[in-house]
Amino acid sequence: MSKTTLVSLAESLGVSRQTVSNVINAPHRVKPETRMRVQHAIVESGYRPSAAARQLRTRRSMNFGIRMMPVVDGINGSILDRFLHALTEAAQEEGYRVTLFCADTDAGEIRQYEELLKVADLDGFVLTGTHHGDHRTAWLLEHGIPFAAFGRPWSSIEDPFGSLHPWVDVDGGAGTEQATRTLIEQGHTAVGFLGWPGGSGAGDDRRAGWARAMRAAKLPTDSLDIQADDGVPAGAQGAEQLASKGATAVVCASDSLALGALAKLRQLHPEQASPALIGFDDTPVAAAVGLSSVSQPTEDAARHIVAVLAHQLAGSSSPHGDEEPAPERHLLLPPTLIQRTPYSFSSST
Amino acid sequence: MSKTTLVSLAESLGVSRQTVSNVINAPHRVKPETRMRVQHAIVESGYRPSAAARQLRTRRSMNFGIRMMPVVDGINGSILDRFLHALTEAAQEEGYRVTLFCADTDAGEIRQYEELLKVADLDGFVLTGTHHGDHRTAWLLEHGIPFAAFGRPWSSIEDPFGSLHPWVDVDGGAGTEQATRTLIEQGHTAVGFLGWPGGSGAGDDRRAGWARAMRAAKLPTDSLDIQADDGVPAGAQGAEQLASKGATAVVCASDSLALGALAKLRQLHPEQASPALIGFDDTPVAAAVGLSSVSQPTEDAARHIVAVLAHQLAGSSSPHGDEEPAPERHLLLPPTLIQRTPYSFSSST
DNA sequence: TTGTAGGCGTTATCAG
DNA sequence: CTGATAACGCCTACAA
Repeated sequence: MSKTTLVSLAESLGVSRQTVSNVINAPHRVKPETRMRVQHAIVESGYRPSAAARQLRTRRSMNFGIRMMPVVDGINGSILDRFLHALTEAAQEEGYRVTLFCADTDAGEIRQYEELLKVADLDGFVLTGTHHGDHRTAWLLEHGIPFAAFGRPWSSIEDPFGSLHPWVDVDGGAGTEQATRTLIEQGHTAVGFLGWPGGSGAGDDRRAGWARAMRAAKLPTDSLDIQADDGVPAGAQGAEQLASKGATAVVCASDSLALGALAKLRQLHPEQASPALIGFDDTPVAAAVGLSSVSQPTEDAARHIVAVLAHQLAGSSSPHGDEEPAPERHLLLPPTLIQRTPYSFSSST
Repeated sequence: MSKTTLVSLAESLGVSRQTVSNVINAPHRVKPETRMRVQHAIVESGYRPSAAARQLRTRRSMNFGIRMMPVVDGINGSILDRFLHALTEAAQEEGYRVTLFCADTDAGEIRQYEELLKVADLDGFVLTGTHHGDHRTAWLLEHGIPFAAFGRPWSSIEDPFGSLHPWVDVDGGAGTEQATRTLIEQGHTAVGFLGWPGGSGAGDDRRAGWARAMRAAKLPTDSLDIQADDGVPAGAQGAEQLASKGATAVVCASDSLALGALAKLRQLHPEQASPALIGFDDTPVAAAVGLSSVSQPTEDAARHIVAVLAHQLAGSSSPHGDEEPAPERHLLLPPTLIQRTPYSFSSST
């Protein structure tokens, strides 16, 4: 019982291999009767076309590449899990496979593009963590390689005409804005922002959302804006500064910062069980300690990225087709504010 | 400037394509002089052999498959990130690529094996989360598919002769044993264990380590062994029970449980800043809240898995070879106890 | 509607 | 030590 191939199948059916191929790739050109017969034989035999042979002929691998970023902060990195899972799942459903690769730098990533395109004929790439002056998008555009980014183009350098390539992103600013508004509605008038130093696209975006909400409520923002490198200790320190400036509530650019802030605020105000504090990313940590957080629709983003990429690839090969409605090439998804109260640990038996 | 191939390269050098192929796959059979010349031309032109063509011919894809488990508990799942990264990196260094796939169940995973073997000629698989009566290992063994598992075979059902397949695992029992011993050395005589219900290989293993340490110190274990489903709330509840039984320190089977326990113990004993508590897995959460935890050498495990798998695959194709020393087929790695003190948040300026 | 011919880039086999 | 020839499994023409 060796492996079934197009030929072996055709022989055993008394048709030409071409007919079998047509049944698979262009069913409409085969007489219904024989089509049925062949299709039946296909499932019967468990036949599956060889990707290698197909790839050799068509120069398409039905394969996406995505880079594993070096693990930096496990807290924020852990949303990648969900993203990757959703991405793989969606790709699988569209008939694509996902190939992983590693690179330490963006330049290394570009080198991997070259390599993978040459040896594995990858059909496209999924980018994450786009930033100002991203060379990767420029390179891919320049070489005409299909790709989609999780993260919008943050500057006009790599994308002078705006939105040259498909991307999906989460509207971080809307998230912090909503978070801030919520705190204001709860009666806070001095809501501080604890974010990263300026220059990072996502960070500035989140800061802007906070500022918008404050302005809308005609509240002052002076000295309520703290810049800190990401991390728990920095969060604690930042929270202390904010407290000393009179802030009674804090919106953070990450759960790491928020976690530090949480501990510090509890220390400063042991009397109040749940400090007015909102993190970002809704990482498992936030859920674990009962921290409110802005949740990114990671899975939706992943699915849409696959949809865009797949559509792009399908479109270029089947020129006739207006079958599927084109998915948005640029999509800004709204995040969700997850409100929690820190665990009370009521002594339930 | 179209893509360089074996032929185009051979032509431009005035040799046969076979010679070029030999330079790549069997350098020793080519006269040093021409070999050098060809090698030079190869780097010069940036030529890379086509994986598809190679795969078609050799039936090997230089590709591993690994399943993305459905995301359950982000806390414990986040170590997967590190594992995956290390795995990909190691594979890349050995010339392999990593293909991701999804499955909701073990049966689904097996179905994917079949599919991926047929269409993509995957050379082998990496398994994670092995458990009692694992059908996956049985299937792979039965079909002679190369694979290596992160996790030992937990019962003799799927591996009646013991260790039929390569695996790498972390000695969880040694971890909890060390953790327990450490707490005993700190003066505790009633160290409780907060673990999962019996039946899971890893869980029982961790419990056994705690019991060993207690016995070795001639301390009683009665009513100090709590079984709780994984999760933060369950951890808090379990810690309460343990406290009521007189436990003064707790070793946990996971960071999730430990996190719940931490909060509960702090609530019960506000006076002591850092409860005697040790978690398991050293997840980012543990690091974030300053929780001591048993750390698994995930990266080492991943690297070794690749080494074993690659060796196995190379061995079967180059029968002459005693080049590389064979990596251990079964490896039990010792974990490390990471000792932390919960953040004090000293008001440093 | 179906069949035939050729080739995608490689490696294996077997002559020179 | 080198080169010609024949696959590997599939798809895209084109011919019947």
